[in-house]
Amino acid sequence: MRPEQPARGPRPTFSRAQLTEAAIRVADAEGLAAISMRRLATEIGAGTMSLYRYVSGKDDVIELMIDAVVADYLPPDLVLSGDWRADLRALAGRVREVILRHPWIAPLSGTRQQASPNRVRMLDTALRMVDGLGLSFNEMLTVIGTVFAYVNGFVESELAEAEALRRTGLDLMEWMTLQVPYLQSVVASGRYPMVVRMLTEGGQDYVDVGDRFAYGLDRLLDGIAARLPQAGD
Amino acid sequence: MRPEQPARGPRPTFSRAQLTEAAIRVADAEGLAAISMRRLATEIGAGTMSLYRYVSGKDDVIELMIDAVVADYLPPDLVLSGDWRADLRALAGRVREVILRHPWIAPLSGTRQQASPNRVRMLDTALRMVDGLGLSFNEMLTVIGTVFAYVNGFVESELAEAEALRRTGLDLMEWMTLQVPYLQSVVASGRYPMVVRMLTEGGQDYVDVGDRFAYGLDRLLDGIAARLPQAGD
DNA sequence: GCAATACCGGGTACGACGTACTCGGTTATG
DNA sequence: CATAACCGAGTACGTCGTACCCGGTATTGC
Repeated sequence: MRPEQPARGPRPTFSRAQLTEAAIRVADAEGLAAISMRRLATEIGAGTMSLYRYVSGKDDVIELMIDAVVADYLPPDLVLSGDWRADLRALAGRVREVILRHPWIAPLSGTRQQASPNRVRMLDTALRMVDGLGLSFNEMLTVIGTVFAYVNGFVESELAEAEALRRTGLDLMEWMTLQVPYLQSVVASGRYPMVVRMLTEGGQDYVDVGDRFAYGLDRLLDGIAARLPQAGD
Repeated sequence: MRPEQPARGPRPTFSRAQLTEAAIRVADAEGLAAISMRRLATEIGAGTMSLYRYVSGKDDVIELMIDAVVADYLPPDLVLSGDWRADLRALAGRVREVILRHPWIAPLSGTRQQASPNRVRMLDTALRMVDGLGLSFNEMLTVIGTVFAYVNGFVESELAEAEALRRTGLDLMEWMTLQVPYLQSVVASGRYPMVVRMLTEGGQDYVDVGDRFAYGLDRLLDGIAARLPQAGD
């Protein structure tokens, strides 16, 4: 909403969109911690303080980044099929994919859901998917909130290991080797038989993470469907 | 594991536990951003650099804080009833309560699930709840992961508004007033009919947030129960 | 045409941060 | 009783967000 032309004075050299793009690019590649006003400034070829002509501060940048990614939650060619389950399932999968492409958003997306243009758009679309099922409006809100709470929570833990590697700068092998002594003590203590089973037989019969995501989502949708007004009860 | 007595030299004046307690106290009252090494040092009456005798750095402090809160996820008097649904449901509710008491952990708990003593304990207990249901071990892991993904995701969004208030230092009235102009433009645009309904009829027939949590959790457990081996299918 | 006005880019500087390095004091060991 | 191991903590460096300020530039009103 800011980047309209100024009434007077020189034309702006930069733009909020340009800043947002640079911020997302840096965060995707190097994590949220790599974002600093100085870094963003050099990234777009500006002086540090010039950024403050476009944003009110770093928090504002974060908000712009979130809104830009949330915009991507909705596929550009989305059409409602009329099958609420299929529609919600597809949207949930899309949201997961987008978050995986922008891992830094996982801890932000839950904690900072300020009203913003694309969040409003997203919410409106999601609510439309569960309209006409005989639910009260607040029930509709609850259903949408529940589904995306699951999506967020799942993808966050899905990212946990990868983020730990990025934070520490270790590769997977080094990291696992580092945990070995502690896990050995866990096994040796004899107090955690289930965890021991996890360490010993966890490898075989491996379940793909995408399948695990789908499993939880489908069970959640099962449960919701079973309580829908037309489903009896 | 550190705070054993040193073989030689003077007795340590402080302890990891003391540091952890102070850190949690500060974060509970003022948020994660209030945590700094200098602040923690003055909080326990130490010089800043003395803390590095007990932790390897700030990241280590965060890890200690997380583990201490995770310890609380398990009620001290927990006994398994044999009813997996009731047990999981109770544990989920307990976890929610603990997170609400330590809001700063919400964005950390998902992204940083490093193996730590109390996380291992928690995982072992949760797995024991779903043992003997005819699930393969990896299916058990999936079920547990799913349930707590939901719990984390839900509580995170539950905390979003409260955290926004704390971050900005505004009270609820000021914050809502601040959003009014933007939301008016949303309504005026006419493109988001569902959001308009939310704003107009969202107030009536209000659903308690605890009930919303229970709704999603119960639907998820419904869906899981329906696919259990003994349930046919 | 020309002063006033509103906006631009960005330099300087301050306080807070994490922590590497270092040193003097203290306690158990051989 | 010298030595080794460990303690508390001061100093200092690089990085951070950003308040304040200034000189330049394009538009406005006379």
